[in-house]
Amino acid sequence: MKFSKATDYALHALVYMIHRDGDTVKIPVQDLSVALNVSTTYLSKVLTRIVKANYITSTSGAKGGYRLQQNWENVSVYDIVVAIDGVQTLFEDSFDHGSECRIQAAMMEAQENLISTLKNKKLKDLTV
Amino acid sequence: MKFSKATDYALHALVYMIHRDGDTVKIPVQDLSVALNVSTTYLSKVLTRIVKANYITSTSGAKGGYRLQQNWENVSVYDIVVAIDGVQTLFEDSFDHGSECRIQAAMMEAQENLISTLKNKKLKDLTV
DNA sequence: CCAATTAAAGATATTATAAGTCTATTATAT
DNA sequence: ATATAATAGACTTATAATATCTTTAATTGG
Repeated sequence: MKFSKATDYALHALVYMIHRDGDTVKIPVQDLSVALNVSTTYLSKVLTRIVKANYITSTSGAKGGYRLQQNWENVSVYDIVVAIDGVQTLFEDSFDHGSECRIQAAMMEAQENLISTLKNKKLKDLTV
Repeated sequence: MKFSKATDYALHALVYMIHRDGDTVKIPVQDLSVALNVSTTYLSKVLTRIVKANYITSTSGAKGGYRLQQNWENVSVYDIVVAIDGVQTLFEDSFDHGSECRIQAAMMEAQENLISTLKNKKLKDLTV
């Protein structure tokens, strides 16, 4: 019952990018790793997933780096969680009691609540 | 971002006990482990934590077993989660950005929502 | 008291996953 | 060409969850 550190890193990296006008300027992972005090290799591995999910773009080579997509304001915290950890299930029932299992139903309901809370949190809300 | 299997086992064991009038009858772990198809040793290890948290009682020896406390109807799913896994934090910020960190604040809010949902789910709701 | 039964405790093993490193490769600007 | 920067893949390390095994303590009934 925990989010990954990788998600934490990603969110902090994104917020840092936003503060540095990362939608118009490319920011190399080097800068981010200094700011967050996380190794460049690991952080770049994390950010690659955000690139794959299309919330940022990357350009290799000199003067390269990561840049926020134009629509970043609408990206939710949940989007980032999914980009990093995949679609997570908070609760996986070890038993197969079918759809009428009330334990499973209760946990699913809690899970849906959590997800909708995280969907309503946009990156923009993290920076204002 | 997951609950433990142990919590799942505990919830299923409790629901089984409720269905078997476990507040008046003692049920040995042997019965539970057959019903859930989980090893007796592991299940008893899990249930011991529920005993320590005082939601069930146990008596050793012949004719012993586990029995629900009288107030079982008011025990919440969250109580069981805490009894098994301890007070969990869904999100532990790797950084020390202080209380004004909006990422942390957002995650905490989501976490509080989740917890209150689980506090509102009582064992009774799982059995009706 | 004795034998059978049952939970608890402690040590240990197993597995799974996250976290992190290292090296090589590919892409880009000057 | 050279320096810079992201990506990919193999690999290691760390950590926690899951599970087993064995011993000990408690309880019942004869």
